[in-house]
Amino acid sequence: MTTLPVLTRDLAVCCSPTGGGALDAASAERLARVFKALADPTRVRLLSLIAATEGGEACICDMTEPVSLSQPTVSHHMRQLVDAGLVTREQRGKWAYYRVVEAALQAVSDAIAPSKV
Amino acid sequence: MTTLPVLTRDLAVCCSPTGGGALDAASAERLARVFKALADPTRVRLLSLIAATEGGEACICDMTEPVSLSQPTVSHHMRQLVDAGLVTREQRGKWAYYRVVEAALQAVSDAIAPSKV
DNA sequence: TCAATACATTGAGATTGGTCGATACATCGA
DNA sequence: TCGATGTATCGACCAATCTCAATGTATTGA
Repeated sequence: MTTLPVLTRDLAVCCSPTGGGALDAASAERLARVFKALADPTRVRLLSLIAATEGGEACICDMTEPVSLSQPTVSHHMRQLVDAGLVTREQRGKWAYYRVVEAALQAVSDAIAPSKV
Repeated sequence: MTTLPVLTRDLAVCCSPTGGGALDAASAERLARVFKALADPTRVRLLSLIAATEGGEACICDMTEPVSLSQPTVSHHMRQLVDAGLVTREQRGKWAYYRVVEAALQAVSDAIAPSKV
């Protein structure tokens, strides 16, 4: 069988524009863009931090200390995650609250391994 | 065996406040390393190509044309995938056959979106 | 042994990416 | 309105990455 990363949701299209079930260039590009957002240990930690925070959301000020990086750097990383669609940003007063987009993570997960249905 | 960083219980909204359920630096580093291998559209396509190939394996010569890149470049990308543990390499005669490590993909998938319990 | 084939490695050039200090913007409290 | 606080953006620097041409290594067949 060797089913493979056939992608799901809006992360990639299904089936084969190019022969045989392999991904076309555009789909690979979209998938890689998300992986790129996850390809930095700091961002992985930030994502994990948010998810592990009570309430499921965190602001920049909550995250600079745990990762031991400057505020601009953390802000930069969060932007990457937002642009990739992995987290959402909500401004409330002076604070910007970030929240993990579970559906996005699920979509990536499904893209990597055949959905276990 | 060379299993991958399995930390399947994280990234989920689990129990404790910041510090309890979040990933430590080492785990994040290992995870990010695998994501980095997936963070290039060419490598995503190569991975997909192998998986979509009859028999589940492919050699370099089978892959240069589909991705329209030079042989050294494809070889370089395959090395990245091997180093990340996502594919295996087996030399048979003049050819090097690459094969997807399903368990590795599954581990990554689980790390992103842990199977709901 | 020689030539051809299949890959890997090296070195170079151009691009991208992570980081921080400085600074700009926005919000809140006084 | 003014100062303090939380974030975002800018500019710059260094490191990592992608790509290819050239070259090296190993295997096959004649």
